[in-house]
Amino acid sequence: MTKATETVGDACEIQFVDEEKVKSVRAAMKPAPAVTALAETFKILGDPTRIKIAFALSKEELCVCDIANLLGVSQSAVSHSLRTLRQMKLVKFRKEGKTAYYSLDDAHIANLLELGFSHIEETL
Amino acid sequence: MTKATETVGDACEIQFVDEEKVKSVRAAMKPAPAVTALAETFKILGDPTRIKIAFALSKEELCVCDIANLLGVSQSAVSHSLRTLRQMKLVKFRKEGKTAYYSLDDAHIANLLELGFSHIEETL
DNA sequence: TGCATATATGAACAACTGTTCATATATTCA
DNA sequence: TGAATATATGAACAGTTGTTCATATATGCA
Repeated sequence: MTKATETVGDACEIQFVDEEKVKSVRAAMKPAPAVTALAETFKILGDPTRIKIAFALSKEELCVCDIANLLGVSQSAVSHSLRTLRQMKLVKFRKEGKTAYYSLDDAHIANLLELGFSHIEETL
Repeated sequence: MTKATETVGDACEIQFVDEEKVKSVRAAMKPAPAVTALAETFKILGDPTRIKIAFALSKEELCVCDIANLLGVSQSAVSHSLRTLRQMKLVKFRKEGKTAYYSLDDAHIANLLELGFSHIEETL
């Protein structure tokens, strides 16, 4: 067994090809909670309905039924989606009588969508 | 039935609260294929393992086993993840003998990760 | 108070996801 | 050629997800 051989847990035995490179990248890695949180944010945005909702809200504050009309999906589906977005603090809402007006909770989200779409538009 | 009442498909009957606003947002919406593609990209990034891989590759070109070591996951899991990333054209690879060296296929991805982490770091 | 409207939510279900295990392919070297 | 190494992949499984349906809550109005 050479110096460059190690085991990771007891999952399997893996050789290092370039241990120095691995060390330097390891030092640059983000802490686990940040990775987890970012993965959750991306997961939330990884759904066409929620992308449409978030993108629409980046243009205008909208109530639940106008969102449902805009997207052509049921009120229930929109409400469930909004709850998911709310739980991840991507959207916020204010209540006016019976009506709930939703808007983006974070300017970063609009930027993420913008950057994402510009990536897609080049790829497509 | 007033002018502001319509049905969407035959799913349910929904009132418009502000039809003009809905119309203007509808005009600004992205085409369905772009939304679908972006949702798929975000979905791919909505997994901690793949985020770690993509982030690591934004720092250095790495082979499969060094990625496995870096993340402490099995070679098989890394290989499956890389295939997913490859299919969405997020990473590319070159082969050198037995070794496959992976790197990001698109500079946008590094930007998306950077922007995403900066969002998370403010939230946290 | 009673009815209509706007939204929220719980249960249930099919569809999908990420990992593991076993195995296949492909390359290098002796 | 045969053994060792690096990676890829198929099957299978538990866990998760998004929608629908039915119903609950809450507000406004007559």
